[in-house]
Amino acid sequence: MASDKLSLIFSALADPTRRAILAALALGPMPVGEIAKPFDMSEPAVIKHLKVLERAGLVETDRKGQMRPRSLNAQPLAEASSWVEQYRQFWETSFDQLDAYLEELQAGEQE
Amino acid sequence: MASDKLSLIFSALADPTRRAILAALALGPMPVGEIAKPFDMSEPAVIKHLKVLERAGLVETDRKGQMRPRSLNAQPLAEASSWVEQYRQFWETSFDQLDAYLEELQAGEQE
DNA sequence: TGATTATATAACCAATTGGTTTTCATTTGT
DNA sequence: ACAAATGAAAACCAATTGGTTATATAATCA
Repeated sequence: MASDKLSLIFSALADPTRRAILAALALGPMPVGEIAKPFDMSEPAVIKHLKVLERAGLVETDRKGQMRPRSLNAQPLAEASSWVEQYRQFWETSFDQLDAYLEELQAGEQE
Repeated sequence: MASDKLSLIFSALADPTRRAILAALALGPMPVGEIAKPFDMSEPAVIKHLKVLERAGLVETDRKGQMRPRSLNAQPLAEASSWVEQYRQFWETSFDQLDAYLEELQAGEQE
């Protein structure tokens, strides 16, 4: 996998388990045990997902006694958002289809 | 990799080569040879990237004689955008930190 | 101190990814 | 018909992913 920031973020989001973890953490910080509960997989598997999210900067770890509660840091999503938003015009006005049509017209004229 | 739609989209975006391909196609449809030119990798490698983008619905293939020009379809990005936008409040107002604080207050009251 | 709880690490494994080179298929031009 | 050009497919490979179980570490409790 590419290790630039944006790739790490998109890659972290490319898994339903990880997106569900983010949704849970949106309600507030939570210890690992509680994060893992809803998932049909071992805790180590969930910890691996958390590490992916941490590497993308989306999750942070705290230390409360013997627990290491995780919390959401949505900041990196701003970057993802601004990348995606570059393309908004292309889907909003079906500009892509219009563009393809215009290209065809133009190609026709050139021949 | 997970094969739900959103995962396919985010996963397709999680690579700089693929994002560059989308940027190129935003300027208009383009045959494979031209798409591949700027990249320091073989054409089959680029075709593989194109297949990933197609599977996510972001790229479509046409047929113009012996060429198969690809074009951008940004529609799936609308879905990615709306997922990310769910979290906008969390990064815009540092709401996550405020929320964590409120959670703690509330937890204190309940005990 | 010793047991329990919460989390992390290690070692392992099958499947996927992202690249390669080689070969094949299709369309065009002579 | 044949050569050239464009694109796709196949076979291969190393590294990564996403899971497992077993073991280790750290903090709390009795």
